Amino acid sequence: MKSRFAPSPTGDLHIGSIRTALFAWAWAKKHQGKFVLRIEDTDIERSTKSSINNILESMDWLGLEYEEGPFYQTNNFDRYKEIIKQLLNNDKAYYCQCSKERLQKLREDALKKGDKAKYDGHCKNKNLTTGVVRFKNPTQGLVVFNDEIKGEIIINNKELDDLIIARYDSTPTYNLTVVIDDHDMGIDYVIRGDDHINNTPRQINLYKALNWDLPKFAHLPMILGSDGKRLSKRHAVVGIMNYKQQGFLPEALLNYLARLGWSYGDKELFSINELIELFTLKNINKSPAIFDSTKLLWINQEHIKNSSIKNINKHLAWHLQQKNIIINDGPDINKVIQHLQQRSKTLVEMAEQSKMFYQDFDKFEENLANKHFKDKKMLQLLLSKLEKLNIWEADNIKIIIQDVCSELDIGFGKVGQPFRLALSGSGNAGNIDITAELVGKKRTLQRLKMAINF
RNA sequence: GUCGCCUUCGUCUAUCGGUUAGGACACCGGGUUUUCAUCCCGGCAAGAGGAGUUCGAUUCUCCUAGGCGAUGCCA
Repeated sequence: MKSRFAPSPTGDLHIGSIRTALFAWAWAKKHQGKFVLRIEDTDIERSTKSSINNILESMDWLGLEYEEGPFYQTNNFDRYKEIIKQLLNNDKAYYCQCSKERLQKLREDALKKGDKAKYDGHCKNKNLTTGVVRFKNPTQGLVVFNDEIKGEIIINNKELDDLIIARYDSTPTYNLTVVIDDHDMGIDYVIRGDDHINNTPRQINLYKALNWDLPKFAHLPMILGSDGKRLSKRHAVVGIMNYKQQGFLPEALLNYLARLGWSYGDKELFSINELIELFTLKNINKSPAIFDSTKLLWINQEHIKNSSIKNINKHLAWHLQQKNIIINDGPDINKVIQHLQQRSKTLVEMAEQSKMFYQDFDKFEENLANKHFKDKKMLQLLLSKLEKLNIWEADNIKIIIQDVCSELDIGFGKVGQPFRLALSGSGNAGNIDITAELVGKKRTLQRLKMAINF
């Protein structure tokens, strides 16, 4: 069993494309089959090296490993030419040099007869040896195929014109190259977006003309933006690598994308292994789905909460680096992760919040400081008690806070809140005692003094 | 225009003819909590419209409407 992902490198890898890749990948893995990456770069004008790198980088970040590839269609031109020649020789294709105007007229005439233009026979010069190459699509009959997702689809050959399989400069076009490569690579599941449904009958005719066996086709519904239009940059961040930058866990993105159009009962959260195990084409929805970044954020949060510290650490490291947070000078990062794990929606948030443990700051948030640093007496008492504390542990710190409370006869919040602000600079921190433990004695005392002098 | 695909809460979805149409996100209440968050409890909210088949349709069939897609020497 073999499936493939065949993106064209004409921009950053799109979130919709990745969902297609995910399904093809999961389907192959589930069957202990192979997953192939093929770069469809036959449009030399629009293909770029940076897009190729972006594809590779995205696949790598997401962990969508491929057993074969990446293959590049531009490396396979000899094979395509061979097939084009074969089709030409067998009278299954022909050269055409008709002008746009002529073609337009041919189309209109054909339309009047309820037909689509078949140019063969209209091309006056039958002995051409240059020009675009057109495939002779059958003029009658039906193309019927059973889509693994959509069910039976029937298209009349009358609707199909003679498609171009080679450009004027003799480079092959998409509809031909997919057929050749999918055949040559032994792909048995063609899983792709349903914007390709209309191409499928043409491709099937090509398979038939070549006497090749058909693969199975599975056409996934598209992902739409909030206005119901095809998802684009207008709606949401569409490039995969942006999601890395925004602090998403790859498995969370994959989880969200999988649930968009596919389901397994009421289950919402899936590990990568569960995704592979539980995935089936038949549970894929037929209708398009609207992308919802809010739910993605929730799923990310859930994955962060449930993930191992080791795994978070692996992905957080990159974010810490982006923010120039050096973790040598401070507490064990694993403890910080454990502390922040239940309170971060993204890794960016987590990195941001971990700053206080590794970096000094020189000012507090003004409004909060004005509000909370009035009671200097309390701060002094807290400072002097903490200075004397030998074993710097959360439990002991908590006891000291309680001592201060009872000595001054005030509530926990009256001490905790100013203390929290002193430690974090912004008042946004978790458990005060654990926070203090992680910040460390030296920095805690320093910051308390700063608060007293505010 | 033509052809194709699609149509359950705002959003993602469950339902394999008989359910008070379930879950999740979001939102709105309430509780726990030393802030925020977590956590717990509760609430709001749906079968596009019309025919038909059937004892019974969200579920099957057809029509209409709407949406999306294709109609490229893009993929």
